[in-house]
Amino acid sequence: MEHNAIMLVGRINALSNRWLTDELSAAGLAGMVPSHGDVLALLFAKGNATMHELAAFAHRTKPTTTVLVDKLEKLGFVRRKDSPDDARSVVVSLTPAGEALRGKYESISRRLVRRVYAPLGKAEGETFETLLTKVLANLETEAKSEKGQIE
Amino acid sequence: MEHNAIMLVGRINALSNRWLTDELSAAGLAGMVPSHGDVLALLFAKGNATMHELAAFAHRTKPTTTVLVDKLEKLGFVRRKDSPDDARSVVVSLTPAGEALRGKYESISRRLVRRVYAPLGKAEGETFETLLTKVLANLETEAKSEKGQIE
DNA sequence: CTAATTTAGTTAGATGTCTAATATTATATC
DNA sequence: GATATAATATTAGACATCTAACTAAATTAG
Repeated sequence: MEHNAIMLVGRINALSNRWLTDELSAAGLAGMVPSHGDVLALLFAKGNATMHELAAFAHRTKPTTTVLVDKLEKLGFVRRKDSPDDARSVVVSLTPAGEALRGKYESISRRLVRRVYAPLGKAEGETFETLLTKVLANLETEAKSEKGQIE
Repeated sequence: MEHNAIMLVGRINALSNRWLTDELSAAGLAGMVPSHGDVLALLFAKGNATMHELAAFAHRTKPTTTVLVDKLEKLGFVRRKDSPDDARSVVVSLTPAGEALRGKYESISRRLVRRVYAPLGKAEGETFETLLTKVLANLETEAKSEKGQIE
């Protein structure tokens, strides 16, 4: 056992993100980053979402989400609207141009998945997900319990 | 198969890095980040290294490595010296204060490894490393071949 | 030997992300 | 019902990282 899983995870993450960013650029979406894709993913799935929901889904802080949505709005892919239910809330939704990205988004996603899973057989792929899930679940539990101790 | 390995890898990486940063802070090393640990790791192993070697080892660009070493130098943990062999080169080495970090570095590393591998049995840990290695090797090969096409 | 190219390192500028602080509105407590 | 607390979002400021451009020195080609 080499105990180098952490380094491997870091490198896989870095290469995946770089590939994604390059693909976005090649698809005419220069300036977009993987996090923008996470924001779009929730909008594709739900139609619209509050900043809070987007932040939780993308695993980013609220300030970061503000910036992400600012850019998508400036690029014309989403729009903000004050929530009718809660005057504090902002509802983000796709514009037609944003909706039109769905195909590109799905194509790039599928190709990334293929790329990552390519060297693994079917059973290996399943095992890979199972082990990653176990490790992540444990880290999240630990993180939560430590945070709890402080409060 | 859920094909969510990429998300899982990203989250594990994020939580590992956050834990590391918090531990460094708790160990009185506020302001240091995991990359500084990578720089120190090579110095602990080799005694000294050029900027180029440090950048390659830490998987960071040269400008980033300049900044990393700037900070470690300012904190008093490393020093720069012009190389006697090559006037372009800078040799970075540990100060006594830097050398004294070795224990803390190893303790934090060990605890992170324990944390990540905790939910896995021995065989699972081996499998985990094997699968991560396969996936990374493939991504690196692909990345290299694509880069080759451009040049 | 000179000129062109490559290599080592830094500087400059941009960007994605974070934490802390702020404004505004909703909810809970007394 | 007034006041305190919590929640939503943004702004401000910091920082790690990147790419591009630069300087200086070594190497290679002619």
